Amino acid sequence: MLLSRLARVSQEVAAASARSRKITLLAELFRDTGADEVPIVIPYLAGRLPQGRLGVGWKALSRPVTPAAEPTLTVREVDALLSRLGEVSGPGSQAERARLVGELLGAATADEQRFLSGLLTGEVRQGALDAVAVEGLARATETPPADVRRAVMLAGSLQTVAGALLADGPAALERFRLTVGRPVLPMLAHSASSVAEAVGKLGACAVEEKLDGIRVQVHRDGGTVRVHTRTLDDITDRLPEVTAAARELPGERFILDGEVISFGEDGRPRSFQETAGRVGSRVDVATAAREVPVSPVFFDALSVDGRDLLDLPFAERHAELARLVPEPLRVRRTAVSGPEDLGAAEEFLAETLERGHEGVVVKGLDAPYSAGRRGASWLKVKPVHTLDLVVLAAEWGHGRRTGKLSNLHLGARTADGGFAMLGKTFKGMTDAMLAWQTERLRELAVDESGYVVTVRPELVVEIAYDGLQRSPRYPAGVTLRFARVVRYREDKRPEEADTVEALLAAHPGVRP
DNA sequence: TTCCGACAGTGGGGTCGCAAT
DNA sequence: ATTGCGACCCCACTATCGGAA
Repeated sequence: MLLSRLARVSQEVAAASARSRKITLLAELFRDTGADEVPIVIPYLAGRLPQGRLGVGWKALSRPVTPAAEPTLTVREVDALLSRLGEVSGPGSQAERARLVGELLGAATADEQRFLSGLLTGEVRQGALDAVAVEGLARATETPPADVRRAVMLAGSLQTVAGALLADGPAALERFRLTVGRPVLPMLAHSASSVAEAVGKLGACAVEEKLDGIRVQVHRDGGTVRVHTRTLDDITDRLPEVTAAARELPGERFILDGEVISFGEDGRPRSFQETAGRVGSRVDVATAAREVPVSPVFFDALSVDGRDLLDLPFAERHAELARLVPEPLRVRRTAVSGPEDLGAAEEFLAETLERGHEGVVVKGLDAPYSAGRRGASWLKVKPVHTLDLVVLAAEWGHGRRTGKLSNLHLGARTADGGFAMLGKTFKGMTDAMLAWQTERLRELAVDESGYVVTVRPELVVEIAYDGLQRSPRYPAGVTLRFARVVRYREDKRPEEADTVEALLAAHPGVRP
């Protein structure tokens, strides 16, 4: 198949607004795809590369290359070249990668270049990624979409399922069962604004502490232990403590879901930055493990001794977990019978925060494990802080925000009467707010020459955030975690905005 | 007919590791 | 030694479509 056909379909998919139309377009293309091209074409149209990431980003693609006049590239040729590109390493590798990228783009037409750039930078923007491609695949192979979806969750990969399905038909899905040693996409949580809201929705539930660390899925098959992240990357080698803990459990074959976190000598959790830095260290793991030891803390069991537990109610899965894992290695939790028992849930949240954790996750007791989905039966509740800050500048948006000032630079007042930038945010704005702020900020602009528009510091905005963290980048030495806009405060003058001093006082645990 | 679940999009900060400077 | 870049960790929120209620 020619790459030009893929690029054209991708453009048509982007132009279609109805999801059903997107699915039809994808299904038509998948029907015309040869069995050996399937593992390439399907991920490409789901916005991903079969090779994973390649070390080629926005920068490497920014140099313009004269496009080819006629489309000649086949998808197999593109795949072969990208595979070679992914294997380049060592000194001189950046130049060699740039050369290969140039070779690829030079053989592509302008339309193909656009498609390839989007693919390599992970910005396909056709309004159809994995989930829509799964629907298209299901239609092309006349397989129930739910069956395909489930197989993808269990395989942890779209292209594996696509290859099997197009080669052997719907019967091939039988092969994708929960298997110890093969990671499955983890279940995710929705947010709730309060424990009352969460308990109101779920009724009888468990309230569990939410640890601010790294999500892990731990597989043990006899003497072999593997540890995977939320995106199913294998991080076993970086976490010897987790491997050791899994080997000591009284079971030979299991899959557990949990969090890895580092506790200080006082028993309190270290900051997310410290835990993440430790888990990110790959070169000298022994030293990193001595300085910042981590512990696994489990909250779910997906498989125990060959039994697939995914479809069991959470209450039963947790009973299995409790049989296998001793209490210190499980997250703290409390059982709540329903809204009439709200006091117990709120007390548990307060205690959890007191112990230095992030918040709680409220979980319905009868829900199955919805692998790969953001199940409505897990609701996280975290405290939210707010500040009144001043807009110092704004950046022009991309994609559907093109032509709108989107990303705000936020400042707090300093002792000398100026403002210190605390970070940026593009979150929380409605389309109406985007339109309004574009107009208002242009009135306040002092420099509109670049992609950052600097403004007079006069507009006050209420910002919600999850906490303060140390920053090497911003002048106050701290930055806001997950800042988002709540509303504009035109009733407030910049002199009434919050100060850096007050912010630091509100977060005594964080120092610049 | 209205409501709501699932998805895609729009980017945020930090840290690590590698290659280039 | 320092800097720039890419990969992954963590993530909030809105708009939209289409099936459920």
